Amino acid sequence: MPLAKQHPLDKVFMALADQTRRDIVHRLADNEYTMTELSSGFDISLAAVSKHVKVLENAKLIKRRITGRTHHLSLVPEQLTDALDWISIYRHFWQKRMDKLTEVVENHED
Amino acid sequence: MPLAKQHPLDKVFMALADQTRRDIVHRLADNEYTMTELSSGFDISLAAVSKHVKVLENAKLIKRRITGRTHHLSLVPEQLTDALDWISIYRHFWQKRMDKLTEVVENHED
DNA sequence: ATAATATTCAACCATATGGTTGAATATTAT
DNA sequence: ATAATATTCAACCATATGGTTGAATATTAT
Repeated sequence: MPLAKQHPLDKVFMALADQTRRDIVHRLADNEYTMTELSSGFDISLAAVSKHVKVLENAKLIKRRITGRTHHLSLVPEQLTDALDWISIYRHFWQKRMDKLTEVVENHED
Repeated sequence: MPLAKQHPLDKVFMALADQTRRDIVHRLADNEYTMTELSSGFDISLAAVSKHVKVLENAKLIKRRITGRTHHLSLVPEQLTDALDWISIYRHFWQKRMDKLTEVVENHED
């Protein structure tokens, strides 16, 4: 019954698990955009983009600066770092695996 | 209507967006486990663990080796690498941000 | 004041998710 | 042959997701 998804990584990974939202992150890496600007280039409704933005905002991947009636969206790096850190823990593991694989390949070449 | 979630990263990030599944990945980083072994230590049913395993397997994060009636699960590194790579694209962006922040802090210290 | 613009809200829909329990299937042990 | 063990399957449930459309709200321009 996850009404309140506890761990921040739940929200971050969930937010990244959608192509449209990854595209939004990608766009915001270069520039700030308003809602209307952002939604142009997606073939879904503005309301749908608005929902995606809310998901990203809730995951703290982006933030919103409101000036009058327009909302300016920008990327926030911290949570991406946390996601990267989580995955990185397993780098050691898979590096070991890769080394083994390389070894096998090299032995095969002899 | 995502019956077929196209991009592999959709599945990978979705798979990682759940604490139980991240725990499974964590456990499998050390060791191979069977279903029964894995499910001990989680307070959900074996069937539920089985479903989580299927999600991870479908995302190609783990693989299953069947010997007789027991299934041995193990971690597969490649997709984790892909996820890491995707996030890493934005490292440059946030590093720039971090540098700016550091600058501000240093100026403040003067 | 009125109109246009930017955005959210609400209601709705179809499908997915994460859990349960009990039955089914396959393999192994006695 | 029978029983035990390992795992999946099926049906079910409550809630979440990702989309829609039309109305509402707030701000800005005329």
